[in-house]
Amino acid sequence: MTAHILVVDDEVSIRDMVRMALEIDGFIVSDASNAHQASSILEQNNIDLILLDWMMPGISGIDFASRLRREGNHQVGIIMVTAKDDEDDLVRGLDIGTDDYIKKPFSTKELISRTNAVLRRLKDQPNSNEVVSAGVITIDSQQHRILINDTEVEFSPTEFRLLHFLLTHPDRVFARDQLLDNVWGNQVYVEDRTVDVHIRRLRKVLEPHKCDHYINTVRGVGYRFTVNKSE
Amino acid sequence: MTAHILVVDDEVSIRDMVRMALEIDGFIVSDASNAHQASSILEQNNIDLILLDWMMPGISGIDFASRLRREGNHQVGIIMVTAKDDEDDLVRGLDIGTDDYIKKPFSTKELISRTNAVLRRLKDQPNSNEVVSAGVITIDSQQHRILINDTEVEFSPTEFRLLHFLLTHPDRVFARDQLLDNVWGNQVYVEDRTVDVHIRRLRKVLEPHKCDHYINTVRGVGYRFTVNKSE
DNA sequence: GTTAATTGTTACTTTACGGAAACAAATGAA
DNA sequence: TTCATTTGTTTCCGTAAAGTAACAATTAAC
Repeated sequence: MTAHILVVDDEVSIRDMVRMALEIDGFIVSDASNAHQASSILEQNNIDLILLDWMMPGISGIDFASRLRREGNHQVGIIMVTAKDDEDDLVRGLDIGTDDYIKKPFSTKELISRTNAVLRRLKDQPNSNEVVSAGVITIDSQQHRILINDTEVEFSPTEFRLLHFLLTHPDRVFARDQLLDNVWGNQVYVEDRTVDVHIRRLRKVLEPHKCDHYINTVRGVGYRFTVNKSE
Repeated sequence: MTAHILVVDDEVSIRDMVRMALEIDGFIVSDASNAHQASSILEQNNIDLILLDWMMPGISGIDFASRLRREGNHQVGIIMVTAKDDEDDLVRGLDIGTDDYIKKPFSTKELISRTNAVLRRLKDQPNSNEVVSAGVITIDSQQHRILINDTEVEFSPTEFRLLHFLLTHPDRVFARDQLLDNVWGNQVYVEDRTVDVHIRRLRKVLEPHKCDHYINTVRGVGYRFTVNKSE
C-alpha cells in the first residue's frame, strides 16, 4: 500500500528536493520535467498522486491537469504546486478538479502532510462503509467496533486487524507468513511465532463469548477461521 | 439546490453586469448598493454567497465582511471584488475570513468559475443553519451556542468546531489527519498531536457535565464520538 | 497600551501494546 | 513407549501511543 507519486516540475532542483522528502517518508517516486514525459510515465505505471508544477514551459500544469480530467482520469490525485504570484488563478485550478495546491516555498512537512491528506481522501471514498459478519461476530470498520451477540467487545489494534482479516477470508487456511503479510504488512519482519501469540490473545478475548472455536489450528500449516464447528 | 447570491456594489453598472452573468448561469441574485441594504437582505433571505465590493462609500466591503464574521456568520460565502490598485490589501482581506477575491476587471467566465468553486467548498462544510443534538448536548450553530442539560456551556472557537464536527458525525472513528482536514481546514498545516491537546481541552470542558465519555479514544486510529457508553 | 484568551507546539508522564523468550503441552513418528 | 517437532501459554520488557501540563506566540478585548 505504499503510494506511487509522480513529481512533475521543469526545475531539477525542485524535483530532487521533493523526491527526497517523499522517499524519506516511504513513498515510491517517479519524476518528469514536462507534460509529455509525465504522460508516458502515467501510462506505464500505477500512479496514485501527481505533484504538478503550475508553470512549466510547453504544456502548463493547469493544461495537463485539465486534460487528464477531461480524458476521464479521475482516480489519480493531483496537487498543484504554485509560485506565490500565481495565487489568483488558484480557484480556476481547483475548478478543474485538482485535489489540493501547495504554494512555493513550502516545507517538506507541509508537502508530506498534504500528500497524505489527499491520498487518504482518495482512498476513503469507496472503502470503509462496510459491515461484515460471520456467526455471532459483526465488524463495523467505519465505527471500528466489534460486536459479539450485539455486545461490544474490545480488541487491541493488531487483534482487530487479525480478526478482521480472518473473518473476511473464512474457511481458508493461512500459513503464519501469509498472516504476517496480510495483517502486519509485508514491510515489517517479525517472528512467525508472534502469530501464535496473537492467535492466543484473540482466542482469549473470544473465549468469554464462546466463539473462540471459530479459530481452528491446522497443524503443520497454519490457522483457519470458520463458523462451522467441525471438531 | 440553486444558490442564492447577493451582489453588493455601489456602481449600478457593475451590479447589473454581474447580476446578468449570474442569472444566465442559473443563480438566484439579489443586490444592494451599500452595506446597510445588504444587511437587511441577509436577514430576510437565505443567502449562500456574497459578492462584495471592496471600496464602497460608507461602510467598506472589508469592514462589512469582518463584521459579519465577528458576529458569527460563518456559513455565508464571501468573495471580495477589488480594483486593481487595492492589491496590497488583499492579504488582509483573506485574513478576515473571506473565501476568495476577484480583481476588476474580470471576465464573466472567471466570475462564474470562482463562484462555483466557493459554493462547492462551502457545501462540504457542516451546514450551520440547524440545531443538532446528541445525548445531553445540543448545538445551535446559528446562535453559536452549546447547551448541555439545558445549560449554556462556553467553548473556544476551535473547541466549538471540533465538538460540532464530532457530534454531527457520530459513531465513526476519525484519524487525527481527518479531523485536521475537517475541523481546521485543508489549507492549514498543524501537527497531528495538536488534535490530542484539543480533545483534552474539549473533555475538560465536558467533564463537569459528565459527558466527556462521549469522546472515545481508539488507540492506533483516532477518536470517535458516541453517546452509547460501552465500557 | 495592557490584559486576557486562544491556540499550536513541546516536553514530560503514563499507559498498554506488541514482540520475543522461555517453558509447558500436545501431537506425530519411530 | 520415547523422541522430535509443533503449538499453546505465560511472562517480561522496550517502546510507541495517548494523556497532560507548561510555554510561547498570536490574537482579541478592554
